[in-house]
Amino acid sequence: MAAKRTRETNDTAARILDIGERLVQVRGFNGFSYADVASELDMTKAALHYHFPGKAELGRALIERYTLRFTEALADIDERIPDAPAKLNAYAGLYSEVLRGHRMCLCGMLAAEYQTLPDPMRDAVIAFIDLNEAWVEKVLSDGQRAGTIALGGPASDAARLIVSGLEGAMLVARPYGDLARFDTAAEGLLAGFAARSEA
Amino acid sequence: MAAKRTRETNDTAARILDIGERLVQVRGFNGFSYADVASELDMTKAALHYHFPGKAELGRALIERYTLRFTEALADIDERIPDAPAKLNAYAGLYSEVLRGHRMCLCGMLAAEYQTLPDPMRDAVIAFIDLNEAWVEKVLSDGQRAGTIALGGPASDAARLIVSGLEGAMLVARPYGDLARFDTAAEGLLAGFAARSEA
DNA sequence: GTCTATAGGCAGATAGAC
DNA sequence: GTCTATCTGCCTATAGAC
Repeated sequence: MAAKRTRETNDTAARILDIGERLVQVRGFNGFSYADVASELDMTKAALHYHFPGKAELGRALIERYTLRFTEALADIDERIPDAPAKLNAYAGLYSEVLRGHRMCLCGMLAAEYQTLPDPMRDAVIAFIDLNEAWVEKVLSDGQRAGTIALGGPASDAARLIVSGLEGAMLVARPYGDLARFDTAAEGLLAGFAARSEA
Repeated sequence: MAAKRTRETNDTAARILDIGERLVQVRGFNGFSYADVASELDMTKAALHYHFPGKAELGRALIERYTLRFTEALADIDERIPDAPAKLNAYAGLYSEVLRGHRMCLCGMLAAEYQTLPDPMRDAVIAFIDLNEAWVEKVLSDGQRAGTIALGGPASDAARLIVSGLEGAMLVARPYGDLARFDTAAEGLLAGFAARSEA
């Protein structure tokens, strides 16, 4: 069953999602078509419709898989790293990796296109942001208790500032094709929450 | 001539730009069409092509007018407000006003769609961001000399953090339709640069 | 599961009358 | 300046054969 699951994961549906994900992150949901995906897979558009009946369903599946993968990455950080400031650095590192692939955060891109998205996709975008803010908020609260994080207000406000700040740093860095732009902004953003003993 | 200019300003080309601007800020450059603009003006698509030969030219004109208006707003802030922290608050207020109209910053939206834009539009987007960063950097430098701004690094890095932070705060606040989300994030972002005597 | 074929619509754009 | 008419091409999507 584990083997079966692995095989399925590498199957057509997953390959469609891989390509669709990249296209949305690079060109936006309104900037790619079934034809783009099909040509990369050397398949016809009709075959895609067998796996995902319409673009809206493909879009929703894209966000759900992305959210799942992000959730796993956050759990991995929680496992490996005890220190709150280091957790935040690792969190920013997730964004930096995405940018290294010349991609925008999937849900940051979709946030821009929000008004044109079908409802199921809208809900999934909101869920992704909520998830991120909740995780960062917990890291900040824990860090505050441990004395490694210093906050001047509610942890929820700080979490929102961090999430939106990282999204904005990606948004602006990408046109310049300049990774250092993102890294410097992320550093400056997170520095504001380090207790004095931290670097 | 002043009268003539005023009349021209309210003429068809300007009305096309008004509608196009709103459509790009709400739906994105890839999320609207000539047909959308034409129907709002009760005109035909063909008439639009008389004023702007193609969508790329319309897009470029959109950014250039937006940049010009922003430049004037920055000059106005410089005239009215001497204090650096107050200037930054007024700057954030410009973004807040845009968001109040349920719009994204024009160039923030276009930054997301950057990879799909024609070259002339790309250049204009970069010019807009450069302009903003340069203005904020000067405000920060002046404030630092006056003792009202405290920086832990280069003013240029801080300026980039502020511009991208405000863009990100807009990007994330819009799906929630929550103005307070933006205002709180902007406040938190700018608080990091106030000298201790400031609120 | 993937194909061919095609429907039906909308995109950006042009020609030419008025 | 604005219109009607039209072109070409791409879009999402479906039917039905294999």
